[in-house]
Amino acid sequence: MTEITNNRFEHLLDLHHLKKTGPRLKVLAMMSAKNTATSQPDLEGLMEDVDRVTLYRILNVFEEKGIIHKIFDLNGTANYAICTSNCQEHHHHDEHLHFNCTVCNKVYCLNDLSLPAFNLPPGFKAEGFTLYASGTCPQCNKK
Amino acid sequence: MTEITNNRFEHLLDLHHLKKTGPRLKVLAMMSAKNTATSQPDLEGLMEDVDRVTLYRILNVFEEKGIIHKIFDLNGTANYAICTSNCQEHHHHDEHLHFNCTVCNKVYCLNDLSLPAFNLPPGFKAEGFTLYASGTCPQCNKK
DNA sequence: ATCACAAATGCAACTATGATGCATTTAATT
DNA sequence: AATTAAATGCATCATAGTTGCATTTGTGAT
Ligand SMILES: [Mn+2]
Ligand SMILES: [Mn+2]
Ligand SMILES: [Zn+2]
Ligand SMILES: [Zn+2]
Repeated sequence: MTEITNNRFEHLLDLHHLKKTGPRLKVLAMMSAKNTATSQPDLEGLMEDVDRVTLYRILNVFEEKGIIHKIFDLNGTANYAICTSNCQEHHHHDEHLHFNCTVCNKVYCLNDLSLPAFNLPPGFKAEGFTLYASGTCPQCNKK
Repeated sequence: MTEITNNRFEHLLDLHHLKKTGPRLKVLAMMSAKNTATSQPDLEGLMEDVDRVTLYRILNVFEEKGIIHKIFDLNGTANYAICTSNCQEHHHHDEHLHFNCTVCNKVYCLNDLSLPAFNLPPGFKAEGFTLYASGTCPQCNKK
């Protein structure tokens, strides 16, 4: 991780009036080092020295602020990824495809894929969408 | 619940070589009595006299057999609904829209809504899809 | 630099969901 | 009615997530 990257995270915390602390920067570093979402259990393993409760609180506040978004995988496990759409406090719009590999269980945020339009039955008013797909990912297809 | 409905459930269990037991028929009765999915906690409440573990095992075997499918709501809580597409053992295709109301938290299976087509990035091979939408449901919009 | 204080962390305890092993009961078949 | 595999119940455990409270720390003002 570069200086610049680290500064970017510090700036991000500043923006949201959050104190720049070790645990928070580490969460951002861990998550941004991967091209897939990170599961809560994995994250807990990576944050060895940090208390479990602290991690939960960091994840909650990051989600509230629109820094990260939560995705439940096929097993119902919480996964987290940094938001690329410019989400706001209490107003996410991560309306991209989430691909869950049935082999390695990784969750991919396919941000570039635009969701096709569709209509809801009368009476329903939609605010947010997510398209989930499951199958095998490029890595697992190679082998 | 009518005789005929009850017979339908008994037939369903027969089809999948499952014994026709009280707890199983009750789960089917409870779930089919509603026009929305049923959360595990709600179901546990409704099945007062039945052991928690038995309920989990019933839900698991029903899902395996393709009798019901599982939907995680916005809070990560498991919800269950009877399959209307003719799903097979270990081969579901409940590829419809799941609408999660942010007010009452109900999960609606909008079976009739066909999913629009879309393409995946190269390397990904999809097997199943689900479109999730969140917002306010007809009931909650009236009030 | 020091101070003051709100914010963040750590620790203990607790709740809820879900799984597993094993003894007991029961549905289905003979 | 007897047999047996399947299903249930009970005890126990594991993991995810929450809450209250004491302690520490980042930050902004002196
Ligand atoms: Mn995403
Ligand atoms: Mn459904
Ligand atoms: Zn994979
Ligand atoms: Zn509603």
